Amino acid sequence: MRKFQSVRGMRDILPHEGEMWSRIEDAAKHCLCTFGYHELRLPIIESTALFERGVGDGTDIVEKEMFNIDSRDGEPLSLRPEGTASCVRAALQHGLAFNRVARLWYQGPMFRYERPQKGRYRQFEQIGTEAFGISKPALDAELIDINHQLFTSLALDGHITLRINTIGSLPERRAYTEALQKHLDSNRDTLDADSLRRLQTNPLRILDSKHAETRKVIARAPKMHSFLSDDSKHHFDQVLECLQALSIGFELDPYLVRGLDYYTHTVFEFETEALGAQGTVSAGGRYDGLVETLGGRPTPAAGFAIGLDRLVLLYQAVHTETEEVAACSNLVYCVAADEASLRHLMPIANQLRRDLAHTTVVVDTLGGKLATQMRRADREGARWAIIVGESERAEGVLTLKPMREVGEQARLTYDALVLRLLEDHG
RNA sequence: GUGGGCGUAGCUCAGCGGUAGAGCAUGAGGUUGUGAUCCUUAUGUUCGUGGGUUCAAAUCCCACCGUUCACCCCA
Repeated sequence: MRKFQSVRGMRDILPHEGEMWSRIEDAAKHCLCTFGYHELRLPIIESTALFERGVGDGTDIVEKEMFNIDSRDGEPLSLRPEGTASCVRAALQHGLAFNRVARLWYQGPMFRYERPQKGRYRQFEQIGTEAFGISKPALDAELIDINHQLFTSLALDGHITLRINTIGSLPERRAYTEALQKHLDSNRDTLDADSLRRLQTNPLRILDSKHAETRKVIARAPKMHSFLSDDSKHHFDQVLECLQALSIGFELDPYLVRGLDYYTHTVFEFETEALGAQGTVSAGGRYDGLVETLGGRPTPAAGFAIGLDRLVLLYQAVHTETEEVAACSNLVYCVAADEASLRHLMPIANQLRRDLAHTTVVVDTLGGKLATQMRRADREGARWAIIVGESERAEGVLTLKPMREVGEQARLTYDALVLRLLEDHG
């Protein structure tokens, strides 16, 4: 008999982690909502051409990391490797950003065929945000601010640093790329193999190479700054001024570039040391040319994506052994001494669930000796046990026993029991 | 795609040439309707898969698969 297991790079989120995911997702949704962003739900499958055009067909993501699928009718389809292209497509298709501002967010799984490692899975979850129709630098700052607020609300701000850079407008970036390519090419004998390869495919990416020899060549390379127009410089300066006004610390990194083709002007990355090699928790920037590239009218746009898997990983790393059993603190475990009492108890449990909003009511459906059921109540982390047997039924009461604190058990009417529990945990 | 580490009970691991162990977890007991401790006892391992060497392999060799970390890539 074959034993099945999850496909390489795909993983299960188990119950104890699931609760943490929910908490973090809720925090993120709340944060986005308070900034006036609206939720969008996007399909996981899109036309392959959308990503070739949007992300760029020279990028590693499109070139060798896409999950392509057979569509039966011949159109090449892909599991989305990122969300921005889809979001722009949807905005165009439904006129969401036509002559107006749109602030949007979405969440969901993305797929990239990479070698899995810590913080990098073939299916991973992102929360992405895209804002259309605002060319002002204040928007760039707002996007960063959203991240900052979220990380602060999760008490992670001390563990994440913001790196920021500008890569100028599309023509400026092209001019710079050319100059950089020239410089690197004349030093090609000192470059490492990977950088040599990227010299053709994506020269900008060489800027953040970790290779020591390559770094020396880069140090002598022309700087992006000298290729920027006054407008571009001004835009970036204003972004930074906004950040200062918001008291958001940042680190200027002239070598910060993004791997996707569509970025222009401001690019930023929130990074942590706590996750090893995959330390980027959130990243984004401006992409003023993308809407046009995908067939829309010229529309300024900017956004970012948070890697939820990494955010959860970081949260676990930082908030170790904290609120352990907190989730179960309002658990009431119902125990019946015999079958008839069990049938008597089940509708009462339902009534409790209606009357006590913040309480979890579990009925022991396994039965058995009372001692056994009480042991299960304890192991489930119950705060209270409710016990019903023949005598309780006869008297029309329920026995309520505290499991976590000292105190006597009491035989109470339903109403008295509800009052007692309300007073304890609402 | 490249390199290193690791794969033995549900979990954490020991064993490293003579046909499998511990701790935790789980089940049942320790009399009559009450948990955590304690005691007794039970369940559970085709030692990742497939080859090879050997009288004999969880133990040595090879391949594959998985996993993990790093390169790379990026959220």
